[in-house]
Amino acid sequence: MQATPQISQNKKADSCADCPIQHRAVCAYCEKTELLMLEAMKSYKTYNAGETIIMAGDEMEFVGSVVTGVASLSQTMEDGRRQMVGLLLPSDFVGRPGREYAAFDVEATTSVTLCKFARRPFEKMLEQTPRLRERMLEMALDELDAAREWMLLLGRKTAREKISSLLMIIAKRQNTLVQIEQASNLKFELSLTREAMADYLGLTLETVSRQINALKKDGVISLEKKRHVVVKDVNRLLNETGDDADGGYFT
Amino acid sequence: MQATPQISQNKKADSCADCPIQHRAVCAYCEKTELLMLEAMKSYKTYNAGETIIMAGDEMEFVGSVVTGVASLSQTMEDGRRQMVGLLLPSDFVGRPGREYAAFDVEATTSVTLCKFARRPFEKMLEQTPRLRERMLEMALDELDAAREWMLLLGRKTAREKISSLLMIIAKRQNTLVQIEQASNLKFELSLTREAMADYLGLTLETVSRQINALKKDGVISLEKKRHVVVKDVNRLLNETGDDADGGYFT
DNA sequence: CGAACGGTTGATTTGTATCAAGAATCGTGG
DNA sequence: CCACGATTCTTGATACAAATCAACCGTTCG
Repeated sequence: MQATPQISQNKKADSCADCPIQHRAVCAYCEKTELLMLEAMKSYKTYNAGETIIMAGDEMEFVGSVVTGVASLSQTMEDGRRQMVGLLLPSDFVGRPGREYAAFDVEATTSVTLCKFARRPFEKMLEQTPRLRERMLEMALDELDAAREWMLLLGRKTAREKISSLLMIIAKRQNTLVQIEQASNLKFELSLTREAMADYLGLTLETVSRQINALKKDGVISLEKKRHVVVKDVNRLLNETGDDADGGYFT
Repeated sequence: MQATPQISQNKKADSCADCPIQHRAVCAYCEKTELLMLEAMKSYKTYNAGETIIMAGDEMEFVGSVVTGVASLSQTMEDGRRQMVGLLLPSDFVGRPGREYAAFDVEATTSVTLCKFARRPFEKMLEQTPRLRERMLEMALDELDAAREWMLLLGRKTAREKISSLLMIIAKRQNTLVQIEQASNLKFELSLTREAMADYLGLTLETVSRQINALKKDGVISLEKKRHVVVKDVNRLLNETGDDADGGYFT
């Protein structure tokens, strides 16, 4: 939680043509001329793991897209109880256009590179660019669906189901569908600490630890290096999530 | 859960000019000519309390707005565990444009009147009408915020805090801000059963009953007729929610 | 009237939090 | 490269909030 040794880096932006998230980010539907406008107003910044990107209540000077890394969106109560309300992966959007003050904390979970746009110019362009708004709407609706899935998890799932669901979600996002469906041996890097998982799942970190080790003991997963998970049997893990059939994981 | 005696009613639509939700619904920003197009494709339907409006997995033939009444959006697990993921009040939108099959159950909590649009024509108009898309985006972002607030509630709040939060939310929506801020005696109709509240809050109905009666015993609220709540001291209730200061209730 | 529904209340169980200690891992500087 | 302190993670004992199981009450309505 202390000041990190390295300093987060500002960088002149690369061309949108080389952007790794160009097909999934807010700008996905933009035409060349529109991309040129965005290029003129964008800049990259890299944050170190653990660094705070935005604090709730801060004035929102920028919005942007996650280019690489994992960031988290969370809320904290006065007495310190914390709940993560979003996991921001590459191509996810940060910030709400039209909002002056941040409603949630945004933190870099791993090292994170953002493609930032000054808020005002971006808002103005959003007004004038149907393609941008269209993608924005799509993304907002997708996030809303994800949030609602998460509400079921938080409200009704057991600790073991919560952990299993989280593992499936991360596995799904880090591997292609094909790999998941065939593979009976699926590996991935778990870039969250036990505490971050607890904040996401509405549990304590002790419970997270116990449940992960229970899944390991039961042969559903195995661990290499604490944060590196090997799923021995994907269908077994899927059953543990409490979701029916494919639980939408393969849709 | 059985067929209700009365039959839900289809009705030729009223003019948009007389619509009680015209300033808050998806169509809020539409111009006269656009409203005329919507008028041509809309129809009203009234559902009885308890009736299912849409079942998860159904083909979505329509989208629409809640005109009067309260509906709920919820998810059910195979073993019957249920979680409400949205409370639909007048002006709220039902359905996701671009989606063919419903992802959630929609049920009438009270008697509900919907202003329905056939999905395809509506989607087509959405593509061609920036004002409609703009309002849609705003509403989706607002819902996303609400969903994230709810995630904090589900993941981290105690039963008592959950109940208090729900009461505040309903009080806030059924009364004007002015009334809330001044009034030291705030009344409202609680249109949810204990079971529906439990589904919303991620609790059992017994816990809901106990906590409501605890708040009553502690003099925070009093009850007339089980579903009619009188808040004796709004600030007292606000403190019980666990949210800081005004908790965004007055913003 | 009697069944069905919504609500209350009590006794008991249980899953997860809390408190506490220690082990493993990581990063840093000597 | 090793030693250190600091994180991160594990594991155990205990406490507690809410779930579960169960009985009962009041309304409503056919």
